[in-house]
Amino acid sequence: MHCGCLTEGIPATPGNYWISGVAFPDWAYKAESSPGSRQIQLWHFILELLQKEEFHHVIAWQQGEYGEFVIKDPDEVARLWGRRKCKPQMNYDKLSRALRYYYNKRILHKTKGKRFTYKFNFSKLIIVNYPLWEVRAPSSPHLLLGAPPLGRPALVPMSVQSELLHNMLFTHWAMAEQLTGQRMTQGPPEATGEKKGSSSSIHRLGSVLGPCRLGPCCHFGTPQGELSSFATFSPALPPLLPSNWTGLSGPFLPPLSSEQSLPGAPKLDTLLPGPSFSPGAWHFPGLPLLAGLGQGPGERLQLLSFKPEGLEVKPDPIAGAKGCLDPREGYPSETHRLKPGEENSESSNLENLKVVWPLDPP
DNA sequence: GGCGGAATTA
DNA sequence: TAATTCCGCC
Repeated sequence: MHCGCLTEGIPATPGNYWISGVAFPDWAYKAESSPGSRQIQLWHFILELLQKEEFHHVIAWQQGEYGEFVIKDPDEVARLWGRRKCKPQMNYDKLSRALRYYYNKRILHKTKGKRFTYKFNFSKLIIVNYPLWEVRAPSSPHLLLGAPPLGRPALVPMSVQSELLHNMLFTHWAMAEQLTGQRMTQGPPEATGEKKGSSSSIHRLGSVLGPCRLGPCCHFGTPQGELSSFATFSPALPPLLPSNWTGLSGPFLPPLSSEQSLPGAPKLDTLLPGPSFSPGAWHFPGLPLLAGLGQGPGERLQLLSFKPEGLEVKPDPIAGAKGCLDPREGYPSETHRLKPGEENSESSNLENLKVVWPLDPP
């Protein structure tokens, strides 16, 4: 760990990064956000390289393809990776083996037919880094990807948002199932279709939830910069949905009329009709679903939006601070507003549940 | 080049 | 756990 290599390489830069039109939030470039390990992970390193203009001759985003990148100089990338990891014997063969391990994890996949070309699975990365963010969604209709804080552009391509939404829905479902002990006969659309990998959403989540990475103890509490980083991507921050936010779309978020939907993107709003939605919510397929959460008669949504208060009120004591479960530590959470003796039934019922996140390590 | 199994490492 | 290393196969 203490080999000089670690400090070499890619300096961090503040702010958001717009890379070929795709902006990654700050956390994506922070080594600490690399889940599952204290050491930087390869996918993270790749992002770092992609972020840096000086490395564009060795690796760069593929224009026109969200999340797709090309390793222009495999040997050089391998060398850089080897240097970072203090593995002078690193080569592309080995590096690519590591990349291939990401296939199963659904972090990455290969673009067939294109040499040295891979593609990130954004939603997986997001879920991995923010497994909890949508837990609060029901009470915070603004917790939407498409609802960037003021002055912040939407960061994710629409297609990605749609995919992400699916992931979120699945996560909701998984959590609800776990915490209610109910066996839903059917999960959300994608849940059943997945083979062993379905894994992914649930189990992968668990694999990264263990060590608290989201709370204040995990970089998001302070300093402000970190918070703003979080705000960059996570919609789970104070209500900041500007009335005109639909006009904030970045270059990859061309305005859509309310009737438009993405080709190939399931119209979740039709699957799960809700009440009237905020105009902005119509921006992306599926968003109305979340936008409508807790907003009225869209009760069919409640199943998916089930919010176990216990999760927030009674985090694993071992995990320490409650904040560990609350990436927004520092902001008044609804949990805190609960007066003593005012515990709701949900949390009471969960008291003996030994709050086990769907994915908590044993 | 790309894939994935297997053993190993930190 | 996330690689690293090696290797046979296509």
